[in-house]
Amino acid sequence: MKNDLSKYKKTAKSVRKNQIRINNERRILAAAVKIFAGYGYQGATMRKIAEEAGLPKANLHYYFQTKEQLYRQVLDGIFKDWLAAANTFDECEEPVEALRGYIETKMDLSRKRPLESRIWAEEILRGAPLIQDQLEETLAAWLDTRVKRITDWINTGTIQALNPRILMYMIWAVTQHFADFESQIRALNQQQNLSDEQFAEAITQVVQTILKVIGALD
Amino acid sequence: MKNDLSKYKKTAKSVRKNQIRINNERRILAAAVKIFAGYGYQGATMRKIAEEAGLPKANLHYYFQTKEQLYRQVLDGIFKDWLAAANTFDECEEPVEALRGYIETKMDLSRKRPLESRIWAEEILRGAPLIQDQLEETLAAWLDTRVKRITDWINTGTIQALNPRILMYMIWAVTQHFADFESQIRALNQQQNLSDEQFAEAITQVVQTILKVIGALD
DNA sequence: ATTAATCTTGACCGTTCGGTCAGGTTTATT
DNA sequence: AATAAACCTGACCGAACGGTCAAGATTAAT
Repeated sequence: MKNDLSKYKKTAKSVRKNQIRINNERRILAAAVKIFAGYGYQGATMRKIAEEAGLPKANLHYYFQTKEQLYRQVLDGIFKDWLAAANTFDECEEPVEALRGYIETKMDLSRKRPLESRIWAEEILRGAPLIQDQLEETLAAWLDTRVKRITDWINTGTIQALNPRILMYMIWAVTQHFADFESQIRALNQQQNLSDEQFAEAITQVVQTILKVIGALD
Repeated sequence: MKNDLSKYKKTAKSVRKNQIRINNERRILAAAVKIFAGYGYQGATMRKIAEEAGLPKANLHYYFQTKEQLYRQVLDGIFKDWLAAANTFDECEEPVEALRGYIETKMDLSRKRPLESRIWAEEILRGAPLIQDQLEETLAAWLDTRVKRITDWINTGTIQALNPRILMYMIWAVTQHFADFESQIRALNQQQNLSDEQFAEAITQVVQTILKVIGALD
């Protein structure tokens, strides 16, 4: 029942990678996320990542040839998550529910996976040297499509007129702020991270703010 | 006419530092801002800063003993700018003009001094290792005072009820986004930085958004 | 004019970095 | 059981890092 490719020696590995490889790559990637988020690309060292993963440094280079390649794979994973979250924007026809759903998803992501958000932020901060192509192609295309949807809403009078791009920038800025500036928010909150209740209140207020500016709550 | 301190040998230098020192410190600090913003703390090297300043590396260590001390002085300068801008919040009694003025000042700062904003952002991203004390003391005190003002506005019915802290977080997030994520915005704007007109539109829309959520435009 | 203070700089140092590699071990295939 | 493929890792390498220093040049004070 195996497919024709079975005549090739490496098929079993290509289709279903060796479990050892799967496990170790996952361990290394998880450790890399922690270290890259905590120290930045330059501040992160292969030695620290190896320690976090519980593996000798040379072993990292067996699975990922260079530090940059490891970093690229981390970024790829983050970009996929980003796009997956982004698609919640399309799940609803109505602007109110589309925006509410998108904002809630982005806020959830900031709450549950702040490390990834911080790696992304640092990459952009440094001028996006490695992901500029993805920004200019995939992300720009995604944004264009959503800008068209918002423009339609404006033209049909469903929401108030405003610049759709700036609207999206504001949503990104605010939602990601809760991950990227977590240490500042903590310092301003009696050295405590936001509680679940405080974070829920933040979600509500961000949603309210965006819904008000599109004139949906008048 | 010189004051009594003239009897001390070093007075002239203490009061009015040697012009050579003033000039070189300024040159080095300006170069440091560029390099720290472009590469991050770890990615910045004393050699790069020296090249940017047009001085030999050893000369940097004559004026600033260590890389960390140089970085600290850069951060201090940024914090002072930040506080100066922050005080525009108090220039108006009315919430509408106070918030509008504050947002416009912060947006201006993002437009004219994006490098400083990015250095600040990276420091927070890394967990604010060097400025945590300032955040917990100076910044927290500043925020507490403004939260009280906003709370008064709410209690007197001047503005709608909302969480004042989250309001400030949103303002910081959005205004600083235009500096910190400049490279992302450029990639989404046909590889062009926002024009003056586009940036002016952004200011207007951000102001509108905040004024709407406090119920000032109903 | 002399002295003291400040400033300048090439050469150098110990450490740590990303990355390599040979040779051994384990796992999969036949 | 034998062979091959995949995996593991201590030891090592050249480069680049932050920082030092001695000795000379310039500027300021008397």
